[in-house]
Amino acid sequence: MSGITSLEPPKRQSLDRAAADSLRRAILSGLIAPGARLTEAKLAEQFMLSRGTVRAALHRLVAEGLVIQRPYSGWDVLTLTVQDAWELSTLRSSLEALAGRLVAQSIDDAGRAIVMSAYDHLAQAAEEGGEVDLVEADMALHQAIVGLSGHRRLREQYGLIANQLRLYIASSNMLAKTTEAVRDRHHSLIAPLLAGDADAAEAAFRAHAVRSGEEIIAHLERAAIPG
Amino acid sequence: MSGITSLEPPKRQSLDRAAADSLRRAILSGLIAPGARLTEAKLAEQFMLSRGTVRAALHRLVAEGLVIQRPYSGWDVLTLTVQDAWELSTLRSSLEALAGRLVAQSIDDAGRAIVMSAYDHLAQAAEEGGEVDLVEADMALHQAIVGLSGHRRLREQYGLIANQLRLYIASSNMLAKTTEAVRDRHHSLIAPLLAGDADAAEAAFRAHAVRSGEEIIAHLERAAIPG
DNA sequence: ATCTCGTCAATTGTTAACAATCAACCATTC
DNA sequence: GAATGGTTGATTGTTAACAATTGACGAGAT
Repeated sequence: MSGITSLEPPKRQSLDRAAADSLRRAILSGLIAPGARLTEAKLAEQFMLSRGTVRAALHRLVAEGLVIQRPYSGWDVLTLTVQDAWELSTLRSSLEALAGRLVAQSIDDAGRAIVMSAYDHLAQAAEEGGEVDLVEADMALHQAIVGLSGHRRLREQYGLIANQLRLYIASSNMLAKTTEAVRDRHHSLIAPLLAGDADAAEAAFRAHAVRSGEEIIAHLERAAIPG
Repeated sequence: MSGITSLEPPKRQSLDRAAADSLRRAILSGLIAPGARLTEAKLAEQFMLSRGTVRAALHRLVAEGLVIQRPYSGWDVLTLTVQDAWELSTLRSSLEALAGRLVAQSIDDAGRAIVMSAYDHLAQAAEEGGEVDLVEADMALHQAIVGLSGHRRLREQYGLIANQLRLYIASSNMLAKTTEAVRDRHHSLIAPLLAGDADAAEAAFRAHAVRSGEEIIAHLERAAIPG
């Protein structure tokens, strides 16, 4: 009985975790809009859970930065201001630069295979997929690289920040410039990574995130002064 | 009725927040040791609160990274491994580098006054204070600088990481090399900041955090192979 | 007309009881 | 003697009822 490699345990997840997952999906997919008010009783009814459990789930999302708690008043889905976008972008830039350096320093063939596979998905999505697929592939590539850093806190922090930025991307429709540009950018991003050049990788990731941030902020400022 | 400048509102804080604050102090001061097991019932009795409220407080500390939740099993105070120390140090380095750059870019006379005041406290603690005072002043200086960045998420993230590192400093007794060295290091740290040299400040903060991290890791590895 | 103040509905904060789960222990079996 | 399986006590997970707080609304005074 030793041949079993990966036998997933049945998902025994606490209900508040499950509720948090469900809510997170709804928020990130845009089903629940930024700024929306969440009330415990309503959610409890929809999830067929008690308020206490829903409350625990909401606390989780507060910790993730997706929901804001206002004492005795309610729970709101995060709405991103220009300041928020700036904060998230600068943080993301620093974290990705660190990840780029770490991964470039330690990458091996297995790591290279993971990066290349994620990049191939991105290239494929750029060819034939829709805009949503491209965004998914984009995020997946970045997540894969950050995951290769072997840095748990970096991975988690990056995930939270990426989610908050995604919240904005989902609510606005700032999707995709030309798909080729996205592909090319990422190609030059992973090149120093695969080559193991730490300094170049760090610089490339920092620049990539900064540029992405500038685009988001520009979009926000354009939206902030509507016609 | 306009002369009132700072009249603190009566502390209307939810009980779970208050409980979390109390627990956090106990953990950071070393009163509760790393690795200690926390049980809801016991804490509820000590705080004279219900388990539900204690539970909410524990969830907060989990979000802060000071406590680990093991489903159906219990709550443990974080114990730092060498891996943890490496993760925290590398993250701290990146965040401080970002803070150094931002503050150097935007510092004004008011900001300079804050930094210099914090540095004076540090220098004074180095002269006459005890080791604990010096650590406090050290952290206060860094917190003050990060606060000047005007970056809420950066400040919060930095605070969490600093707390976790502090947990280690409190539990081990790796306090203070020569106090003069601490003072001198910080002097050369804030010099480019006050001068407004963003590149130099970023580099100085990164180097400072890296060195600090190396010391912690060295200490941990020494302790990991005990006599 | 506007400002003040009390009232009330809606919502979160808190508690205590009940259910599910885990980890250790011990008898039992092979 | 080691592995198995049930039992039990301790602990967390979940629920529903009760308390406290908020914000809006309107009556009444100025």
